[in-house]
Amino acid sequence: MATIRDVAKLADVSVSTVSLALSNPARVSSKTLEKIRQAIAAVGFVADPLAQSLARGRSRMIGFVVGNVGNPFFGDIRRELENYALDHEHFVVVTDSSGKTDRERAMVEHLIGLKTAGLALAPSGYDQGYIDFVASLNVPIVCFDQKVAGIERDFVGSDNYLAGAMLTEHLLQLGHRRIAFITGPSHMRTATERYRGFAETMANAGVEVNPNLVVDGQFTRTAGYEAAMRLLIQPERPTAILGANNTVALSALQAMQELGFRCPEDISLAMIDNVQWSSVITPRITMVVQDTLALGSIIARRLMHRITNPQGAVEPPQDFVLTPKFVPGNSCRRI
Amino acid sequence: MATIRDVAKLADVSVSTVSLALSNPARVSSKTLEKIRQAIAAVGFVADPLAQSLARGRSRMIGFVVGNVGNPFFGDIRRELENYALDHEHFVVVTDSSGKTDRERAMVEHLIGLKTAGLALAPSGYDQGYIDFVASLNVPIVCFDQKVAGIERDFVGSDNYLAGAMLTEHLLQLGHRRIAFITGPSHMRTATERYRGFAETMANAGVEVNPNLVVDGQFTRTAGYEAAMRLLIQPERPTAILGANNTVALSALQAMQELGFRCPEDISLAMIDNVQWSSVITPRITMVVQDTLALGSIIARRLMHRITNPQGAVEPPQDFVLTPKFVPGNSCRRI
DNA sequence: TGATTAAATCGAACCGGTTCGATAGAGCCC
DNA sequence: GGGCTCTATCGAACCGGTTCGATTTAATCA
Repeated sequence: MATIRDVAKLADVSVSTVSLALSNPARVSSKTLEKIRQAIAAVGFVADPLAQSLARGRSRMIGFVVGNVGNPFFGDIRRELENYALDHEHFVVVTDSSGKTDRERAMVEHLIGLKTAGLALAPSGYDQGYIDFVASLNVPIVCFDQKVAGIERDFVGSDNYLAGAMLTEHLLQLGHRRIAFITGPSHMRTATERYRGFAETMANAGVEVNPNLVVDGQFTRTAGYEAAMRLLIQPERPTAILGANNTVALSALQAMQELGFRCPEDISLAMIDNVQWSSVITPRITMVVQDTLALGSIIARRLMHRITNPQGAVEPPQDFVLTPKFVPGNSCRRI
Repeated sequence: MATIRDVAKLADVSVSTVSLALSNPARVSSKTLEKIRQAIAAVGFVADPLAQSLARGRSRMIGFVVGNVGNPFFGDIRRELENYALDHEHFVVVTDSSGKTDRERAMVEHLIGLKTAGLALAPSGYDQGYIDFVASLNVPIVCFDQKVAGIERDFVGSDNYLAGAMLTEHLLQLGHRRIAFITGPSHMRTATERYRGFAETMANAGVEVNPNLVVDGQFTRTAGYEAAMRLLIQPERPTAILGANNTVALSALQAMQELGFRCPEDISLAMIDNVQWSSVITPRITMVVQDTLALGSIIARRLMHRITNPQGAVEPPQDFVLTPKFVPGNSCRRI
């Protein structure tokens, strides 16, 4: 590999001039610039990113930290970020914490060690230690998906209250009253907001919520399945189930199918967030989806803005909340 | 941030001794070691991975390069690799080429620039330029999924011929004769092998393949959908469709559903490779799946072996081919 | 006890860039 | 022509580690 010193020698200038020519060509005379250009081409010089990062104290990498890269929600956002970053000569390092807070922390520390230029973080933690940790990081960070109280960073997400309310209202309009809700972890804002949207919409309609019909699905497959089973074996069975995310809703569908319930004939189902191949799932689930492309785009722009603008670091954090979209299916019937 | 010089000063030893103590404690006297240990704890020293990589010429990162990290097949492999790498103090950098060869190449070049210790690569290219490029990389590489002729590297994959043959035989045994096959790109070994398994099994059974029933789905959703549509509008419609991968098979299911065909009553369907949530897709698709966990485990071990063993680099490349597994569903009926 | 050898530690060079103060020369003004 | 400013270039220090030959110290043996 050719180094900058090889270039300098061949062009008969000093190393620092070559470096300057690369970072700020305007400050080098045109004939020197030309000599350097030719020398670079002749020896096939490419700057070593590691050496640059070490010297600069900043790399051209962006860390992307989520709980599950397989989730198409995160996948869409990742793609947007990658495209935008690549256009701005940055490289996205994708990491997956499997939803575990300690692992996420380890990954973030790794990324910080790599002197990443910035972080796009879907936080999984929520306690004070975690919040302090995120606050201590001296790097541009854009958080998304999960709004964590106490983290003073840019945030990009969707109106989860609205998402829960929309589907609840839909089910109410179809005549449902015994509506079950499968929740997520109580420490996740997305989960509590979606539930609040459900509960308040029910209350506004004057419908009382049977506490037995609110079960905890933890946003996971196993807990969601179990929660759904508990719903289905009740004598006062719900006429509709609202899953607070894609995983618990589809777990409920699986439980229904296994026990022999038909959807929507026996029980209606609605969910928040899409999954891959939802179009071939029978019935097509009625859902509210987030505008992942827009979210990804905002995250990317906001992050690059903070990275590239010198004064970007001191701008106060800002929240971007998008409106989710209703996607009708045929999993909810009128009763 | 504390540096190694801070530690050296506090422990009253030279920088090189601290470095030695860190990399090879046995060669440092126990009392010096203790002094250094205390000094490290006192100043909170953590070695800068960037500086280490620059000095060593090798980092502790492993590059993972696939066409679609959202695909659960790659997701499982990624998880295995990450776990194993983490246990061996390596960090996996995940990149997604979106299936584009030029982008994959850019990502690999980036990773090489990062002086990654090794690469787990699901190659998407096939021409001579690409092969030469991969050959030119002076880093341990384990290729997987796609076996590319000419690339002399470790390879880990499944017996794709068998996968195609198993499902074909199954359909034949159920009485099907007009079996359609949706292929993948002809430059992909997985695609051609799966097709060969289909074609030879048909030939062995003395059943002639109608060329109109072999259509190209490119392993993509749009092409698969289009190919399926062309199958469905034929007067001599197939009684069964075999999709060479999950994407084209599910695209076919979608096409069938949209046109009003029932599966399996009107047309049977079988596919190679699983998808997330296949258990809630109606009907449950009969499929042959790869042992992703075993594949991931082998990839991880083989790669770490080459990375950590000094003589690992010169070992001749080896192929690991696993047997895929038949998973019965109810998408194939006896006729 | 002095010579020999092994173990422990050190110093300096190096990895490949960036950065900034210093210096030399060119151009301008009075 | 002397003083001044600007521009182009350079040298040296630095980022934070690793590596290896050299040197000092301790242990072994005749």
